[in-house]
Amino acid sequence: MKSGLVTIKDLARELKISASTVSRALKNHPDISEATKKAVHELAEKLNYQPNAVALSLKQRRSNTIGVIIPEIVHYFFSSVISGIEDVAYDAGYNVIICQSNERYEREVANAKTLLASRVDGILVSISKETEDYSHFFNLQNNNVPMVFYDRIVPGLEADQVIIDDFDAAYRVTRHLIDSGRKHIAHFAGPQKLLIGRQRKDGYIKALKESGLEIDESLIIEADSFEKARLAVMRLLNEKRDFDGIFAVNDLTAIGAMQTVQKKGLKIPEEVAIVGFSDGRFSGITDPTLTSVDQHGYEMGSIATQMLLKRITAEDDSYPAETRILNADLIVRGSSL
Amino acid sequence: MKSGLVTIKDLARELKISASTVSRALKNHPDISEATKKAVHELAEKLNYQPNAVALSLKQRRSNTIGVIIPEIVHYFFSSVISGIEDVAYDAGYNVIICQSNERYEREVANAKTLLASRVDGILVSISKETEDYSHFFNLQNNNVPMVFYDRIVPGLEADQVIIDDFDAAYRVTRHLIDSGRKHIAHFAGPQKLLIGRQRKDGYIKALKESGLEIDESLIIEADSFEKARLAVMRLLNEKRDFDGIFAVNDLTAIGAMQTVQKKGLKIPEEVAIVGFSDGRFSGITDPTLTSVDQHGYEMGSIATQMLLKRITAEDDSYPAETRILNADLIVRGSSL
DNA sequence: CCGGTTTCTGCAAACGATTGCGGTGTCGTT
DNA sequence: AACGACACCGCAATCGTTTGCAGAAACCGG
Repeated sequence: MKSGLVTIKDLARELKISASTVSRALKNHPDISEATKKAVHELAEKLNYQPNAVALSLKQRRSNTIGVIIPEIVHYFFSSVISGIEDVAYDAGYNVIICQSNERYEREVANAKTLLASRVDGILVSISKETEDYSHFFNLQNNNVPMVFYDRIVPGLEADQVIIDDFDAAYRVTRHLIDSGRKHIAHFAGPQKLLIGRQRKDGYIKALKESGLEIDESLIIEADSFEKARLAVMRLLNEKRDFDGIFAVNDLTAIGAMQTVQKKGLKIPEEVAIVGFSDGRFSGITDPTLTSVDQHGYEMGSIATQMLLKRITAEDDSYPAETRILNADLIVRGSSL
Repeated sequence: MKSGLVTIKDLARELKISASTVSRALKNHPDISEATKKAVHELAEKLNYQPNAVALSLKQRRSNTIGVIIPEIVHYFFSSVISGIEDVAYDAGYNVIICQSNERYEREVANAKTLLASRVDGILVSISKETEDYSHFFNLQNNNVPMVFYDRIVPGLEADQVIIDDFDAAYRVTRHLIDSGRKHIAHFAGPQKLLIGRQRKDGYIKALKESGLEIDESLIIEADSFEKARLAVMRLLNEKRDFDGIFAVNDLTAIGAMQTVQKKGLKIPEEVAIVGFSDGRFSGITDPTLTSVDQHGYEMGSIATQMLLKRITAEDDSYPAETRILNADLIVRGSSL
């Protein structure tokens, strides 16, 4: 801000009264006479006075700003989370500072630091794929910064969190495949060091076990991208492995699998059923349309923000950490009918 | 911020020296003895001192923060713009406050107001679809807030801006189709009340005219969604119209067209070539892959931010407004080979 | 006419950090 | 012995706003 913006002192000088009077007049304090109030309000209007939020933040020791640490904005899921965050924050009169970790640990640490320096009133976090050391979050916690983790949480950190029930969703996906008659279901899994990756795999395994199907470890392949899915499918086919279903850890992976399967002349869903995860913009436009799991990103963002605001505004914010587990909806489409 | 965070005064008290000395010691001012510096740095480290950015902002009258007004985050294009903004800002040590107008005028005005109150050092804006009154931007300009408009600009406002050349891109798309031998090219157009809708159509028309091809008005159909594209293709086929190419105003429309064309047994690209616009995540995953126009959202965001930072840091920021017109790249893929 | 309200306004400190200026103490030099 | 140079540090003001407290003026009742 160059300067030039009119301050309370400018109003005071102009009206030949004190800054304190102007301040009180602006907020209609009963101590101030109607005449003064009127004069102040009129001048403020005329000079287009805008209270300096920075000064206010300093004085009140709260910034009316919340910080967000997000792995990568350019994902349908994460951008819808942001959208939910922003909407709730806006309604509550809070600003939102976005920090993107780009899935990098170093940058996440830097983000935590700048948000602390900015004295945000609270922070929403989803950790990066790289992160294994959590001391920057413990540090924030020690400084009593209200924090809510969404989607990707820190194991062993006592903090508010909102996640979806990945285990259950994966379980339901797999049951759905089993119920429709598939017996050899492959799982294209995410990184097992991320909780989410493990839970989805575990849900898959539970469903198989429950149905008395054998767990074929060689049908569980770590593949979480379009390209890796293509390779994985190729390998399965080359090895002449028997499979009639694929549960992929995300939609892009599912689509990669889908195309390769089709290219090899197999029919979807007749010969191979395919299910993705985290229903994005893609699922409706593939051919056939893709069965997937709606992660409700917007809802997650808005709930996380509500939880954060609750903790920020609580007189006593030492109440126990809350965990909200959202239901992920299985959306059955053409690829698994 | 509840409190608890250690301040320079805490350090001073602990070491029984003055706050000024601590401040200078922290930034290695030559006036301070090595012994004192060491003591201060060590205590700061130990107590995990973090400078209060709010106090600094007030003192320096600059917040090291830039504001962003964006129509809707949940779009591949806009989220990649944000990503570009965030990356450049991060490297320059700036924070980013995101405000979403949700395509609503009222909210955009409120956004402008809070960003002004927050005393951001500059603002990046893409206007909402609703906005027709621009006084909130003129207001910002009167207050000397550096501003850069990206993608959706304000006509008649002398300000920095970065846009892409829609007309030229559409022209090149159409030329590409013509050069590959198509003679009856349909255009699935966007709403003609939006500038980009008109420009894309005009580019299409120019290319046709230039090549001596006739303009068949009945091949220009207002269709800018997946579903509308399906209907449009159906209609063309039912009417047994002759067409060997489709230029769609965006990718989703192109994909809708693609699927319908394929479903009717026509080969892509042999019998019908298809081109989309604003290369999103989709284009690489369709089958065949979709020729499209890369709008370079990330680049637009990063360039806009660079322009903004330039104006913010300029000693004299009264240099004339700049307009950067980015080339949109035609990415030729399988659907038009 | 005096004491006591009531009504309105201003002083000054505070939030956390920076910085010009002045002050103190220790040397060395002549 | 005296004086200047130098190294080191603190005072106080400042950024814009809020707020407890005190003070001034006006009014009322007796």
